[in-house]
Parts: sequence; structure tokens; C-alpha cells
Amino acid sequence: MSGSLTRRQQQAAATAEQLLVAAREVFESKGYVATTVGAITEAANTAHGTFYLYFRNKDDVFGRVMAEVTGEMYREARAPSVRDPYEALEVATRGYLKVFQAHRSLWRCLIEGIHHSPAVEELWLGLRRPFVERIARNLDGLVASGDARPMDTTVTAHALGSMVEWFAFAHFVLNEPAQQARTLEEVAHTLTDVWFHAVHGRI
Amino acid sequence: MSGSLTRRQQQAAATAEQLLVAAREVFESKGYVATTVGAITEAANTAHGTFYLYFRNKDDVFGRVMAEVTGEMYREARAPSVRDPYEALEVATRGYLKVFQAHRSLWRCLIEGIHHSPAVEELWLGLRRPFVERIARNLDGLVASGDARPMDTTVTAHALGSMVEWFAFAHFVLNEPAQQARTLEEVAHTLTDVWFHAVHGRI
Amino acid sequence: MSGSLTRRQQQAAATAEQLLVAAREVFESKGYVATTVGAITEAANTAHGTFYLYFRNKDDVFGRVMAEVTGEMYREARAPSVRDPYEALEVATRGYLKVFQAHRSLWRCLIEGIHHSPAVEELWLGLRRPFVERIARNLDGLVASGDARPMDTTVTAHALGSMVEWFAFAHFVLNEPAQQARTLEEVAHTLTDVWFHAVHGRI
Amino acid sequence: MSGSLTRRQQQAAATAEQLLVAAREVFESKGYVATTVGAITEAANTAHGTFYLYFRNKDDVFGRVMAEVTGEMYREARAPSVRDPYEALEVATRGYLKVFQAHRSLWRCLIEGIHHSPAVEELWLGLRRPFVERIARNLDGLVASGDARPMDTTVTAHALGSMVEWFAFAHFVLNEPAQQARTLEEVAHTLTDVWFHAVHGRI
DNA sequence: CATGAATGAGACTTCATTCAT
DNA sequence: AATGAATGAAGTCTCATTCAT
Repeated sequence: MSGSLTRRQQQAAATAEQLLVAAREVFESKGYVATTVGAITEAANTAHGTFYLYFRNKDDVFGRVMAEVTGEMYREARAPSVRDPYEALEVATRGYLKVFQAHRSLWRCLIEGIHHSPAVEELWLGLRRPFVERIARNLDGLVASGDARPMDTTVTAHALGSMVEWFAFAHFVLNEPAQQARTLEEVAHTLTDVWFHAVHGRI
Repeated sequence: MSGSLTRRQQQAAATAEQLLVAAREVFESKGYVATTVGAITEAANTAHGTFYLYFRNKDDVFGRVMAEVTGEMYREARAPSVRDPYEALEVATRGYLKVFQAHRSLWRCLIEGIHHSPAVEELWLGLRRPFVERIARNLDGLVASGDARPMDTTVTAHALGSMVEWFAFAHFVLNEPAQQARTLEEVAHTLTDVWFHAVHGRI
Repeated sequence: MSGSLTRRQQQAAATAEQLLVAAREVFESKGYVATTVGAITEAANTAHGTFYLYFRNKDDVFGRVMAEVTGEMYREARAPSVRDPYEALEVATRGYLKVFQAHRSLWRCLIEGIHHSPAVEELWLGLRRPFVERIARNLDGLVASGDARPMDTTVTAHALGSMVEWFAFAHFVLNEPAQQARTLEEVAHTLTDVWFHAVHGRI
Repeated sequence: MSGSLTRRQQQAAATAEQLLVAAREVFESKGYVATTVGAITEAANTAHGTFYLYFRNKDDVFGRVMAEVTGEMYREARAPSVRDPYEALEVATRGYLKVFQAHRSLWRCLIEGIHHSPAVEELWLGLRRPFVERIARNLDGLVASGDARPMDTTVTAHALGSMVEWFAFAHFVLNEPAQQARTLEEVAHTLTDVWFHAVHGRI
């Protein structure tokens, strides 16, 4: 027996899933603004009206698609535990970049979406927060233990998070040509180095 | 005849300028997508059709407006020369943030525009380049003189540039709520500190 | 077996009744055009499709709801017998206005419905008829007994009925602002006076 | 020279007029709710978008059409001056009925429109007011001169106005079958008689 | 040069109705 | 008898773009 869902509920869930998958594909290939409900239902092989059975409007699906994607990212981006702090940082950075690269079209779409609905802006701020707060907590620990100098850990965490995020955007989404020669590993290494010195470096 | 322009040519130039100014205002207040040709011509006190005499379409004006704006920004953001390197960095960072803040609506619009036309994307990459290259040249000098460790200066320059840029975006454009308590000076100070340690810190 | 209805038939009758009650509420609060089948089934706690088991379409329910309502109105509006003709008229008029006021939302809806289906138009004409005919019969009696001048009693009856009906509509449904200061009693008194003079007045 | 309008302004005015005429026809034949912008532009031989150059939406055109129509009615319904008061009343009543009959489709549409937009409701109340106020002023005069008994002239005016209006609606718009045998003259005569006795009759 | 009326494609959303379960 | 998912037609409105004057 498949859970407690009736046949019809399963069918409905399948339709919703179809639409969600289709929406994701369309957002991915066309971006936020250029995506239309018509394109989504067409991709989902569904009547136009069916869309409105499962979503209020484009904003609504977008939120759900992004929740899904960022859920994935969050899970994928969990660093495995490593003893050496430098190595741990490098692993985490490399992991982040890989996930970013894998989802770069949707990332682009998310950043685009920020400009078009306050809801998406909210969403984005909400998504970043746990990442940044995790960084801040780490910094707090390092400062407390004397492994890092005293600093404004909140702002520093934002700065370091922004660095990796926006670097990744320029690199993977916009294909900033100046550095396409580097491999992901090289880039990850340099970012790690910058980050590590920013935190642990002494003058 | 006044100068080398006929009366008509002068008139035409004036009209073009009017439209450009109007476009800038409208883009600033509404963003890229929400701006319509109608809104621009209305703001310029011009007939709707006149627009197409001077611009191919919205993309076209946008490119011109942004070229103008970023020219200004580039000029405004030139740091005055200061002896002490830390202080020099802080002055430059503060300067950048101030300019960003002053033009935050157009910044937002620019970042938004990236998503809507390859031309704007090009434009943006072209605008960043000089900034980033200047950073890279400085880093090269520091590495050469032994004031900084050996590093991939190109990637590092991109990373540091991205850090300040994206931090500024989240702070001034999206008003990231987590840190609204900080003054521009405090923020500039922390960013400078991070940057300085990232470059000069020893482990 | 309870009565002559099977269990299923009872169930069916109950569902139909539920839908009818719900429809009445919805029509009352939203009016004819703005009412949707979805709203009715929702109010009836019924599946959307169930509606079409008992009614052909919106027109159909509307007809049934109105038949019900006007049946009630007709019953409620029966005037008690009073000796003095003036007083009798006043009592009847006041009664009519009270019923109209109590059901004003459905009245509004009925008048609205006239415009949307010939069936409702029929219905309405059918509803009026007994009222008007009763008036006409009274007039015939008065003319025969010499208590009223000779007149076209059919047209007069229609005129007097229209007067009260349309006055009530403007007053209770549209809240004609010019006369909101009057109480129902005052209004009833004036209408009675006009009617009485129209019929019994001598010149 | 045709006024101070340029050729283009004339053309534009002509288009607006076309749309207005078309709208009137469509409202007349389909009623308020069933009328669509598409039907209007089709009847006007105009692109769909052109409609929105001259009107905000359906409500807007409707208001303008009705303003036009009722302007006509008001003008047409002015009674010629006649010495005898009974005759004057009869002439006015007959005039009103004739105009009503001539415009019966738009009348129907107006009454229908009341239910669908507060703007139309306003419009209608506004249109009635001058008619009713004129009646009230006449009654005031009659009461002052002792030609009529003391009465609440405001309510009486509304009652008499409602009588003729709603009678006309049932007669000309709904073709109330009970009295289709009467000619307009006969009907006008009876209405006049009722009205006259209601005002001047003594008991 | 400038105008601004006209066009028509295109996106959104709602609902009455059907039909397989 | 009841369900409720799916359909698709219909209507609304906006705007980039053209073109005759």
C-alpha cells in the first residue's frame, strides 16, 4: 500500500510534481521574467487552468521551486567533518562551489527573481541567513578561543559569505572570462586561502 | 552657424539628452523590467514615437544610461592618495561604499539588467574589469615586494572585489536586516580589516 | 424502510437541500452574476461535481431559490383583516415594506437576475401577478360599489404595485440617500396616503 | 476651418466616437454584463487595444454612453408649456413614456448595470435626482398654494417618480403581458389620472 | 525632426462543465 | 450517490513598435 493516499490523491500529487518539475526546467532555461504560466503547463503537458489548481501564480511556484533547490543545496553543502581547520574550510568551499555550479541556472534565476517580487527577496534573505549565521558562529568560537583576533563577527561573516557567493556567480553564471583558465580546485584553493588569512592572519 | 552643428542637429542632441535623463530617472525608480517606453517619453515630455528616433529599444537606452552612470561612479570612486597602506585601503573602501549607497537604485537596476540582455551583461563585466585589475596590480606589487605572500593575484582580486560589491548590494539595496545597526564607517572598517588581513596576514 | 423513501433517496434529498440553502446564502451575499458554482458547493460542504447532480446550472438553482423565497414573501405579506379601509391599506403597505426590507438582498438579486435569464424574467412576472391581480380585484370592487371613480383597474393596479415595489427597491436596496431620514412607518404612511388618494380622491 | 482641431485630433475624435457608438449598440443588444471589450472594438472596426486609448474599462464607457443617453432623455422629456395642469401632466407623462420606449434597451441595460458597479449605481441615482426634485418642487408649490393637501413632498415625489419609471420598465422592457392590449396613450392617460388624483384628490 | 494614433500579440486568471473513479 | 481533478474557452489589460502626417 502506498502510504495513506488514495489513487486520486496520488494522481493529483503526480500532476503537481509534473508542474513543479516543468516549472523548474522552464525557470532554468528562460529565467524568472521570461517564464510564463503557459510555458510551464506546456512543458508539463497539462491544461493551462490546471496550473491554478496547484499554485496561486508564478511567484508561488517560484517560491516552491526555490525552496526545493535550496533544500538540496543546503544538504549537499554540509561539509564532512575533517580534523584540520584549513582543510575543513577548503572542503566546505569546494563543496559549495560544486553545488553552485551544478545549479547555476537556478541560481541565476534566483538572483534575478530578487528584483521582481518582494517575496523572492525575502526568500533569498532567508536562505542566506543560515549559511551566514553558521559562519558567524564559527568565527565567534575562534575569537573566543583566541584563534582569531577580536572582530565584528556578524559583518565579517556576511563579508566572507558574500565573497564566495558573488565570486561563484560571476564565475559560473556569467563566466567571467578573465579567469576561465582556472579549475574549480584552483579557485577553491585561492578562496580558502583568502578566507583563512582574513580570519587567522596576524599582522 | 554655431559650431559645426546645424540648428537641427543641436535640437536633436537636446532631445536625445532629454530622453536619456528621463530614462535614467525612470530606470532608477522602477527598475529595468518595469520601465516602459511610455514612461520614459512621458518623463521626457516627448512623443512616444520620438523615442525610436534615438534608440533602437529599451535595451539600447539602458546600455547608454548605464555607461553614463558607471563612468561617473568610476570617477567618483578614485581614492585620494594616502601614505599608510591600511588607511589608504580604508579610505578607498569607504569611498566605494559611499558611491554605491548614493547610486544604489541604479546599482540595483544594473544587477537586474544583467539578467535581461547579454549586452548589459557584457557591460557589467566590462565595468568591473578595471576595478578588479587595479586590485590585481596592487596585489602583484605587494607580492613582488614581499609585503604579501605569493598568491593567485587574479583570483584573489576577483574575490576581494566581489566581497565588497556583493556586501554592498545586500546592505544598501536589499537592506539585509541583520546588520542595519552598523554605520557605514563601522562596516567600512570591518571590510578593510578583513581585506587587509586576507592580503597581509601571516599564519 | 422509513416512509416511502429509501435511505439513498433521503440522503439525496438532504444533499439537494444543503445545496439549495447554500445557494441562497451565496446569492444573497454576492448577487446573481458574482455567484459561482464553486462558492455554492463550498458553502454546502459538497464536492464541486455534486452540484450538477441536482441542478442543470446556475440558472436552474437560481430559479429554485427564488421560487422558495418568493413563496415565503407571499405568505408573509398577507395582510391581516382590518375593518377601516385606510387602516387596512396602511397595514398591508407596512407589511410589504417590512418583508421587502427583511429580504432586501434577495430582492436585489432577483431584480438583477431578471437581466440574465428569460426564465428569471418569467419567474418575476409570475410572482408579481398575484399581487397585482389582488389589487385589481379590490379596485374592481371599489369601482362597482361607487367608492372609487371608474378607471382602468388593470393599469391602475400595475401602477400602484410598481410604485410601492420600486420605491422599496430604491429605498432599501440602493439606500436612496435623499430620504434616509424617514422611518419605515413614515414612509409607509406617505405611500398609503398617496395610494388612498389616488383611488378614493375626488376632484 | 473646422474648429481649432488638427486633422489628427479630428481623426482621434472620430475614432472615439466610433467606439462610443459601437459600445452603445453592443450594450443595447447584449446588456451590461454580456458586453465585452472585444465585441465593442469589433463593432467599431478597431483594434482591441485602441479601446484602451479612449476608455479605462467597460465601466468607463458605460458611464459615458449613459451620460449621453440620459442627456438626450432629459432634453426630450422637457414638457412643453400647457395651461391646464391636468393636460400638462398628461403631456409630460406621455413624453416620458415615449422616450423610455424609444430607449428601452438602454434603460434595461442601465437598470442591469446598477447591480454591477457602484459607479453605475451612483450614476443612476444621480440621473433620477433632477427628475424627482422637479416633481418635489412642483408639489411644494401646489401645497403652498393650497391646491394640494399637506404632505411629505419628498417621499411623495419619489413614490410618483418610481411609479412611472417602474411601470414603464415592466411595460416596455419586460413587456408585461397583462396589459399589452393598451396603447401608450391609454396607459399615459391612466397614469396621469392616478397621479393627479394622488395629488389633488380630496376625500 | 517630431508626433501620437493605431495595432495586435501575448500574458494572466477565472470558472462552468465533464468524467473517470 | 458523491467526488474532485482536469479541461479549455473566454475575457481582461498592457505595451513595444509602426507609420502616416
